[in-house]
Amino acid sequence: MNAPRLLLVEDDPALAELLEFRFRQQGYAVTVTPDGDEALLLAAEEAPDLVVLDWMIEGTSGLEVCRRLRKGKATAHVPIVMLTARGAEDDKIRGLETGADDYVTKPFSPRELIARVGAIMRRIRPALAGEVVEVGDLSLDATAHKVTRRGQTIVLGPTEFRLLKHFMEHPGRVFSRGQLLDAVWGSESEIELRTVDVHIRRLRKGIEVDGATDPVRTVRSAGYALEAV
Amino acid sequence: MNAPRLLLVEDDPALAELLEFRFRQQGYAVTVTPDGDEALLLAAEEAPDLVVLDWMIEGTSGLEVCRRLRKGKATAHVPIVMLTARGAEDDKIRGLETGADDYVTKPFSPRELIARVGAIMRRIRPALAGEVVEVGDLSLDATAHKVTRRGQTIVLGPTEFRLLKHFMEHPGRVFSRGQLLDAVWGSESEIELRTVDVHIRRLRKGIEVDGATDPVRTVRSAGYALEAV
DNA sequence: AGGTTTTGTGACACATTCGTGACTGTCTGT
DNA sequence: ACAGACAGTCACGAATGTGTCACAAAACCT
Repeated sequence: MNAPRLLLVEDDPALAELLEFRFRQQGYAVTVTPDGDEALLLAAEEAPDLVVLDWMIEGTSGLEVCRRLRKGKATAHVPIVMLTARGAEDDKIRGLETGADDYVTKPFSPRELIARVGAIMRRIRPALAGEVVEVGDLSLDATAHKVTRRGQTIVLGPTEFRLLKHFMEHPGRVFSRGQLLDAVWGSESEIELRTVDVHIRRLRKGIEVDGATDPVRTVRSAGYALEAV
Repeated sequence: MNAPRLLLVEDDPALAELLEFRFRQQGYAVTVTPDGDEALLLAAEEAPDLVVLDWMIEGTSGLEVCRRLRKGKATAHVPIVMLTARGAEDDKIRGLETGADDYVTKPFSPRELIARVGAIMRRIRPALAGEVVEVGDLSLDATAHKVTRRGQTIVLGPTEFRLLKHFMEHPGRVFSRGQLLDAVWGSESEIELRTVDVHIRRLRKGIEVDGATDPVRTVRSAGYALEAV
């Protein structure tokens, strides 16, 4: 239950629905909003793995949303794919300058967009494509389902593995117990919040090696975060 | 909680009710008044984060309210969004000169107004969008729940953290003890006013580093403020 | 200066939150 | 059916934070 999360900012309801459907088919967890301002909030709250951003939207313009995403610490490195009207060369240039990673010109086939998104996802977020993520002295290989720390191989249970993976995809960020349940267990799970504590403990115990400090930080009355040590 | 506070000055009851409802939906704490004079009082008392101000209202005119808000020390930099009748170009110009931050022309869709308000709110309170806020030598990262001063990491209790966050979102501004209780503890809390003093002390002690001066200013018989040193 | 109001501070009892070990139930493969 | 791994829950103690008070110190006002 660790689908890549995608935030779709599109104010044409028909197009939004179509794309949402197709992306879900591809295994993405999709959040849709027609509004630029809401997009910024959602991006900060939900920590999506990728943003698909229409240029012409209500509220704050696509350009501005893009710029602000880049400025926000938590969202600075989230890849952005822009959707531009045909021939708006100017937008493309300004978009790429502002930090968009790719653009698709309307009209486009959903298949094309999905392909581009897939490509970027693979390029930018190696863990999702099965390559290796490293945070501090930890290293996680999603395909091989393997974790190493200072060269030592570490074995984790499935839940601990997903938990660590989620942390490593957002290093330094504090997640509430509820957010962790959503991200690691799935959003409809009805699990006791305190259960997260137990798995955190198991994760801590699991990644313990000789004289290394615990990279999992407890933030009292807020949640947990993984520190890059 | 820490909901952004909004003061709505609008004398058309139907519109006022609609907007109040929509803003509440968006998570704002809304206060409504149809009257310009009362608006000035409320602005001083409740320290809203933003004022939505209709141009044609009872009592003191919108223009005058705007001017007085700017003149009032506590309310000088509260962002103001004006609502003007269509085509009253003159009003717009005078409004912006007087210090309004944005204007919306009637008739408008609630969505548009909400989007504008959201944009301004995010500009004013960047921590809401997950950005790092800096004031003087202090730096606060809401996402990572981390505070630094001159490079040194600082650990704060939950309440001190929220208190500092609130101060850093409104640097230089003086808050009464009651306002701080509303903003940091939540508006229904029934806490002793003097308790704020104690937390101010704990915050001061917490952010103390070697030879740096105390950025928390006591304003006798008024409250506290965070100074940008 | 003397009296009054307001703020700083240390102490303390109480609450909340977190870590931890133990327990049960489920599922899998043999 | 059995063993073993794993997940979820609970209860208890430890650690930490919270709100209030009483008194000291400081600021203010005649």
